[in-house]
Amino acid sequence: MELRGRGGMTSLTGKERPYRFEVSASAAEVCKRFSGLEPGEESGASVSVAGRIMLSRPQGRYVFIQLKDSGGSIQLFGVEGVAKDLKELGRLSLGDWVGATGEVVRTRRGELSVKVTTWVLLAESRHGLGDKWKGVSDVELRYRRRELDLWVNDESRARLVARSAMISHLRRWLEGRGFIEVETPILHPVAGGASARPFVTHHNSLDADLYLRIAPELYLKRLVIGGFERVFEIGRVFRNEGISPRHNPEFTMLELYQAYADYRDLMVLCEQLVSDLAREITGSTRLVYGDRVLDVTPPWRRATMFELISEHTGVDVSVEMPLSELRRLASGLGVPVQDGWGPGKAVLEIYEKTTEANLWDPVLVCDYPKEVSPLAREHRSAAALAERFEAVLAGRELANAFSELADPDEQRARFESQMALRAHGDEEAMELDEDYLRALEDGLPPTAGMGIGIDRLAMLLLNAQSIREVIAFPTLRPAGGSFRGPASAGLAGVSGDDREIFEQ
RNA sequence: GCGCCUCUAGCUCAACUGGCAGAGCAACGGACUCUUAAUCCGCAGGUUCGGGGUUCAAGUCCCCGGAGGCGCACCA
Repeated sequence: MELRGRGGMTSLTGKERPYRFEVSASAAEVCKRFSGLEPGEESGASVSVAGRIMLSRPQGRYVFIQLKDSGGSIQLFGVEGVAKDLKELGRLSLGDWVGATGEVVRTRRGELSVKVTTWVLLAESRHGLGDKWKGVSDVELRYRRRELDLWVNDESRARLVARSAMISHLRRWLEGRGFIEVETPILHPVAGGASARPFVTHHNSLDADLYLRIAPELYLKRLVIGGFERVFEIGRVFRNEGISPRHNPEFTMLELYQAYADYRDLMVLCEQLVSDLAREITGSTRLVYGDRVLDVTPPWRRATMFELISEHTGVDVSVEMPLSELRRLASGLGVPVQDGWGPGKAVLEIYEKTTEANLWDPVLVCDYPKEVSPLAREHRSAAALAERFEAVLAGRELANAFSELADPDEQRARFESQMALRAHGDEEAMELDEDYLRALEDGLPPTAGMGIGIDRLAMLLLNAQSIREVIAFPTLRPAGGSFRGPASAGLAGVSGDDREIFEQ
């Protein structure tokens, strides 16, 4: 991108870049503390503020600058004879960072201001901030140069601030209920805990391929086996799949595990967690999402997958049906059933294609087929089902939870049938994890676990239609020229240890 | 991965059925003693996403490629 010429403009070139600036008050604090000041009145109090210049109006012997910091805006008021280097102050550019000290006054026209005595240029903006009225609205520019977007579009900044508050509350909420936060590996020798295709990476010294985790699930349950009765992790997981307004290849997942509990306990926990966060972040449990209202006030409806399919299609299905019968019903509903699918997968497919997207109000969809739930415990009253539920809000899955399968022999058998699916070309089927089986042999108490997509939750609470709006730097295709991958960085032909020389 | 749509100055956008690529803001030079998207005068700014084709003539029509948005598929 072309650099903006600075011409005769006040510049840092040839000057010493400041190492620090002592800020005595934020813009918001100044506004609050001096709100009672009358037009033309001078407070007698001196403050130092700092921020970015959003607007500048040099006018003869006066200079008016709108300075924005992380929480608000304040005007700098430069007056000839009072402000140091007034001419230079007026030549600062939109986007420059400046620190200024002076008396808090309200101008005759009523604008609360810092009447500058001294000031210092903290950093200069070589590219500017876009259109001063319309800012930057090009979606691609907003994501590729998010730092610019954050200055120019207040909603973008507000969303990320709210996301941070949401996660902060979430931590406190869980900690208040006896959960402790843990961190488990992101580099996995076996990508387990979910059905998804992983990213592959390589460790040079070990000369081993490793996977970026698709879920922290198995390690978290090993911590339960290790005696951590209530654990959670909030962390990034990676799935090598398509990108859409609801999918980012790396996303943030909450997983929690509670010993001595079953999936019914988590139903209560889930609806309380989401409704409490909604109240905390938006002030209400009646969310506005798009042009509709989503009422997350507990209790949420509980219904089995089979009841919901029946409601939405008028067709009664069951996992006990012969596969041929299920195929016939599925094709009647326009749902193709692939070879190699069992009845459970067929039922799940019918549910997902005909029913899930039509569920608006929160529903806890209960009792998934065991066949498609390889880590969930068999239902206590139906052998073909698992004690599993998903929380569906606004037609999308928000949470997935189950009573955990603790029997190592049963788990081995489930892994083996997954491996059989893999052998038949299902790349998302799970791999057998011997370390996990070995851990189960040391004894997992009755435990229930749940995963919640944090980005999806943020979308619901912050009324975002695209997942990218709640992620600071969403994954984009590398733009020509500005991206340097390993191959183009000149390291492609450099092997093993030699590479360290270049990367240090 | 497939389908539809979009891409013009730093930013936001114009340019009729193909007929000299423009404006506002930003930037640059200047004026201005309380501004609020200040105002005024002046100046400059382009590989119209890239490549090829049709045509006397292409921002505009056709083909190939790139990036983005939306939908589908996959998933959370």
